[in-house]
Parts: sequence; C-alpha cells; structure tokens
Amino acid sequence: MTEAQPLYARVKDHILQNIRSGAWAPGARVPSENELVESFRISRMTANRALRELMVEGFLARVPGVGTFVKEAPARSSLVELRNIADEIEQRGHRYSSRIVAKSEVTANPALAEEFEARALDRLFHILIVHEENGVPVQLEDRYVNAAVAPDFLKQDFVKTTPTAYLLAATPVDELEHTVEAALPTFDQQRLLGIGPLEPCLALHRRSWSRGQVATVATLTYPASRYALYSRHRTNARGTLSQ
Amino acid sequence: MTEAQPLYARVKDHILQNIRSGAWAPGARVPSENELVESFRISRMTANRALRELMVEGFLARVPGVGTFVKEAPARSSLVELRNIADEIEQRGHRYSSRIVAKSEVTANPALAEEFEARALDRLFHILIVHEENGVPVQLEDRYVNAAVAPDFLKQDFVKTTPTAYLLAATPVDELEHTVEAALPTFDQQRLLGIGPLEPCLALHRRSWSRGQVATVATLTYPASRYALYSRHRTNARGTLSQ
DNA sequence: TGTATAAGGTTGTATATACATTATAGTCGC
DNA sequence: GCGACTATAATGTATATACAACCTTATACA
Repeated sequence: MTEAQPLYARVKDHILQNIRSGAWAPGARVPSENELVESFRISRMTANRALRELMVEGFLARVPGVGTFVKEAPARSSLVELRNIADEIEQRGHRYSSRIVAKSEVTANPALAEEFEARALDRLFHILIVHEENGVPVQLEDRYVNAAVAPDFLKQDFVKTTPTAYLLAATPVDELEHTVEAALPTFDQQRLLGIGPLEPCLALHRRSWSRGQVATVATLTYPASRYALYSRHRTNARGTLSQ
Repeated sequence: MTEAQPLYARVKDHILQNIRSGAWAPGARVPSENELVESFRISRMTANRALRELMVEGFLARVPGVGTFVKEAPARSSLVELRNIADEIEQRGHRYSSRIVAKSEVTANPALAEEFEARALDRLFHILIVHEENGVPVQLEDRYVNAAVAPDFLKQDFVKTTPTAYLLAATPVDELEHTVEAALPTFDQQRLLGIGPLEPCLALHRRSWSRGQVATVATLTYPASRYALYSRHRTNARGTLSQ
C-alpha cells in the first residue's frame, strides 16, 4: 500500500522526521548535500532539490559556503486561512496537547443570539479549551456552535480532533469575520493560560457562516509573548488590489 | 543595479508578466517545457524548475501528459486590507489629522537589511507619523521605505497624502505580509499616542513587495481602546484546512 | 463501425557533470 | 602578530541525458 515515493521526497521525510522528533533542534546543522549523496546513494541534484524545497517551506535555512541548518520555528498563526492549531504546532516539530475546561449545551442569552443573527436559537453548544505547545498554553479557545449546523458537535472527542478540524470537515465555510483586539487578560484567562496580569493578549474573535447561518462564534485568546498572528499572500495577479 | 538574474528566474518573470498583464488569462495554456527550451535557449531542467516553482507558488497548474495552464485566481481576500486610514476616518464622518514626528533618510542596520531581504541597501527612508481622529491619536505609523522602489518618497507632503496612499499609487503591490501582536506600549509610544503604560496596543507589522523587492516595512501601533482590526470575506467553497 | 494498438508530445524524476559564488580555515611571508 | 594568499567545502545554477508515466491522436485491423 506504500506508494513508490520519489527519492527526493524520502530525503525530505527523513529530514522532517528528525526535525519533528526533536533529534535535530533549531539551529542544528543538517547533512550537507554531499553527505546526503553518500548516505542515500543519490545524486547531488536530488539532495539539492530536497533541501531547497524544505528551505522554501520554511524548515531550513541555507548559507552558501557554510551549510544547511534547522530554522527556528516562528510561533505565529495564519490570519487568512482557517488552520488547525494542532497541525500548526506539529508542523513546527512541537508537541500538541489540549485541556478541555468546559463542554456543555447552553441556552443563548440575548447577546449570543445577536451574534448568531438569530432571534431564538434552539440549541447552542459551548466549549472551552486550552491548547498547549510542548505543554505550555498558547491559545484559549472559547467557542459557541450552532447546533442546527453541527448537531453532533458535542459527541466528538476533542482530544483527538480539534473543534476547528471537526467543523471544517463537517460544514462548508461560506464566509468569515475576524476582529482582532489587544487586551489585558481577565483573571480567568490568567489562570487558564498561566500568565501574569500585565501580559497583553491578542483576542481574535471569529464568526463563520455556513449556508447562510452563523455556524460558530469563537474567541481565541493568545498570550502576546507566545504567539503572533501572521498572514502572507500574493495580491491578485490581475489587479484587484484592495483599495 | 540590475543583478544578473538566474535563468530560471527570468523564465518565471516572463510568465508572471504575461499572467499579470492579462495576456494569458486563467485557463490559458502556457508554453511547454520544450517550447521554453527553444525560445529561451535553456535546458529542459531549467524550464522545468521555473514551471514547477510557479506551480508551487499557486500560479500554474500542471497536468502530466497534457500541459501547463494558468490557474484561476483564488477568491480570497486579505484579512487586513491595505486601507488608507485618512479615508477610513473620514468615512466615519470624523476629522482626520496627522502629526509628522520624524522624516529622514537612514542607513540600514543589519536587522533592517534582513527585513528588506537585501544584503546591502543603498538608501532607506524612514517616517514616523501619528494619525489622529478628531484630534485623538489612533495610530502610530513607523515606516521604512526602500528608496530603490520609491525614490521620491520623502518629497511628498504627508499632511495632504498619507504614506500608504502615496505608496499604493506609486508602486504595484505584489505581495503582502502581516504580523499582528499585542504589546504594552513603550514610553515613546505612550507619549506619542497619549496613553497610559497599562493600555495594551495592537502592533500590526506589515511588509509589502513590489516587483520582487521589499518595498516598505511598517509597524502600525493601535491603542486597544481606540481601535480593532476587522475583516469579513467570503471563502472559496473549498475548505482551507491546513495540510 | 468499433476497438485495439502505435506514435508522439508532455510532465515527472534521476543522474553525472561542470562551473560559479561564498564562507571558513590554514599557511606563508613579513 | 598581522595581512595576503590559498585550499577546501558548501551551496547555487545550468546542462545534457535518460527513462518512466500519462494523455491525446492517429492508424491499423477486425
């Protein structure tokens, strides 16, 4: 069942495994092209392709005349795309874990109903999760989910799948709204994130629509010292530069 | 001035130009590797690299046995669009004003050179502006501009035109990078924005590229109590689950 | 007419080779 | 001890070649 993988992909996997497992820490030197040639019995062009692609993908830094090194993984999350924080953390070669603080069905108060653009909501799910990178809390996820859109939400095992991953798989996302604010943490946030009262936080408030309804409303709180939000993208090649 | 560009980069530029100008519309076929070999007098491996990289970068789609085609432009928009803060404030019916704190030509230190992805920068402009809404500071703009991209930058009257507006008009923006962080204000920031030391701020760090070069690097600092970043946009039906 | 086969073009991968560029370490001469 | 030069190693680019995989089209044949 193992597809025949190209040689350059095998070399990439080998290097990624060593990075992800922590065997090669950030800053560590990775084998030179010629060393890969010998150990994998490949040509230098193939080794070059593997290393070059890993550099483009942000895992390696290469310095002519010196060598190739494991890049420091920037702790930042994408602004534009909906990404699964677990994948993101594992992509950096770190260990993802989570702690579910609360998980329940709730009745909507007026403020929530307004956010969901609904006069009366049948059912609403609530979940509060702390996401951890190498055991350190990096995001507090405070999420409400429209039961009409994802009725099986609470049945999921959120230790294995993050809410984001489940919702992305279960419902199409038609529209997104983001608001970003800076704020000092509340007492509860200090406790859950393990930070002091003077550590500013990013509060990313996100609403997503699915088939015309608000599917979920989430407030993601990031301690400033541990995370930054990031986005990079090409502007439309055909000139629709946003104003 | 014009560095000797690698052959594969010239081929990429040629193709990108044709896409950007609209000469090659989405879905159109681009020259095959062998056609590029003949027209550019290069080897097929070089043509292959150019096309492969443009595919990875999202501009082209390649189908084995068939050919290479211009990809449909992805229907996504930036979370943080490039907007002129003066327009924004006036759109709210408020009065816009600004105060230019500093305006000079500077030499790049290594950190700046790295941000500009340049080994040695000929000239760099710096400007520090406080943007005010009804006389109240709402944004501190700390911007560096690549003189090679916008040589006339310092000649502008930034009381009449904001740097953003000028740069948007003067240079095409090919690519944008945003990083958002929360931070407590430095002493200078407190003074310029008229806020206390405990008021958290949003720091929006933006880099923009123009014709392959970093055109400008700006840090926009917003007092949390006076501003939030907002975006709402439709997604392209395909879920954007990472990896 | 319909189908199987062959031919040719296109992308994908892999190799061996060559030369250029860059950084480091060492050596020689002074 | 210090500077100039050299050797070495690493990455960066480019080429020529080869074969595999895939698709389309044309052709041969039943």
